[in-house]
Amino acid sequence: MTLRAVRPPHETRTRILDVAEELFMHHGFEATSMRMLTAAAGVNLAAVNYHFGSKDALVEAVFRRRLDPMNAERLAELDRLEADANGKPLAPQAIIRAFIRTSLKMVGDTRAGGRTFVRLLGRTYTEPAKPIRALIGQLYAPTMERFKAAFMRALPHLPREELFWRMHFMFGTLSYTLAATDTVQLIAGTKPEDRHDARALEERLATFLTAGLLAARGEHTGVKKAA
Amino acid sequence: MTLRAVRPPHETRTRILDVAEELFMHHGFEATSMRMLTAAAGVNLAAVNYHFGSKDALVEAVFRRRLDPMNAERLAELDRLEADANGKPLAPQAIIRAFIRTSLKMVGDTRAGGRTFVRLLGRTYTEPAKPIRALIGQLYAPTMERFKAAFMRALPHLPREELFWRMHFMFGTLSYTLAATDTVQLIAGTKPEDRHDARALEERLATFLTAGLLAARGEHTGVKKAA
DNA sequence: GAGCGATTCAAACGAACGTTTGAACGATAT
DNA sequence: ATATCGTTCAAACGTTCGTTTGAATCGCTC
Repeated sequence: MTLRAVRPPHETRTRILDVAEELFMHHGFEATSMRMLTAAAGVNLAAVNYHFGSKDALVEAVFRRRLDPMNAERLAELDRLEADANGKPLAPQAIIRAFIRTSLKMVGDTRAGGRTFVRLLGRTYTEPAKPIRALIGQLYAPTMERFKAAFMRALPHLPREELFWRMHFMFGTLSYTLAATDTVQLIAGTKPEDRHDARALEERLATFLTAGLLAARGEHTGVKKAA
Repeated sequence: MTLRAVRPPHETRTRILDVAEELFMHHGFEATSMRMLTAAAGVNLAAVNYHFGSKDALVEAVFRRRLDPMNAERLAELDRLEADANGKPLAPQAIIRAFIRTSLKMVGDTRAGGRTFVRLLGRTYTEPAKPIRALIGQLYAPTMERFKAAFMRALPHLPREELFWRMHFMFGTLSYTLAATDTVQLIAGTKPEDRHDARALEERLATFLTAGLLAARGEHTGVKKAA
């Protein structure tokens, strides 16, 4: 038996994906040129077109590589929760945690590129380019439907339309938190090292989101409290 | 007295700003070329460089035109609330509404370009380009400090670090809601016409954000509720 | 109506973009 | 060793980018 697979079979491919993730995160898709990308990866300029076909196809590959396993993990966790519940509806916060934990786990993971990716992902929900948004929407659709169903079972008395909006808000909070870390620091005060602590961040986010999701309408209206 | 100012003195400037707002929103900054911009505005290709100096300066002008009055309006509303309160701390939701109302008012405003701008603004918080982020941060800083102070007075018992995070979350929810409307529609179900109703959106957001801001730590932990 | 500053215009600038090409290379199987 | 297949390489392709140029045009004052 000769020494096979000592040199990784897809080393160039992988290196391109890693560098693309990093550069897309820091400069965006358009501002990242093939020349700076291939130079940073230490591969030939033509390598991207050879391995992926085009720059757009590379963008898609960058997302698929991580998003497919991420969604699978989320759904697996939801499956586990529902199996344990024996047909009973789940606690809302348990559903929330199942959703956010996968993302937050990657935030703390400074070694692998997961942290870079999840921040890239957070920003991409507001990406202007249509094909990218369509891709993200398509990759997320099945997961979203499952979580929507879980929330509807957990909160049968919340009007559906209100639930959809609150899911929208929750998703927005998560996305922004992922994307904006280390970028805009509009509210000064949060300690940088804190931002990488996935466990603490999950607690903060779960508390905030659960309260928002379960909010009673008209509560704390707070107008005309003065004097 | 001859007829003066019948032809607006800065018509070209204004038309460029309006079209830029629109195109930046739909295609992003990089993907919007000077040629498509000037063609859509019906002005000469060189007009942007003549009136603004460069494309980057145009981007800055687009933000300054609307963001300065927006922040002034927010601060004025906060001033009014604090004057009415006679030195007493404000109700948290009143502060929240003072902040979000200015943005939401523009969402409903389909006639003027305000709606376009506020969506552009929402997306720009996660913009990769450093100079743009720096500009936004700089334009927002004084407003943010004022609102931070108001929240600290309203919630003296909430640890400051927790408050900063919750402000971060609230800001994220608002940004995402502004930006993602009409873009990614991950959670199906929200009626399109509803998304333009500023009044209803303010109610939904204020309810959600207030609950999140006032959430008790460890509430609704929701783990191990099953069986 | 001549003169003038502000604005518009068509044309061109060099640089950078994504992609393609065809030859060279390396390992494997015949 | 020779042929083969997947991969890498330097070079060039045509296009589009943001910006600049210098002449033409406009509205105004003297």
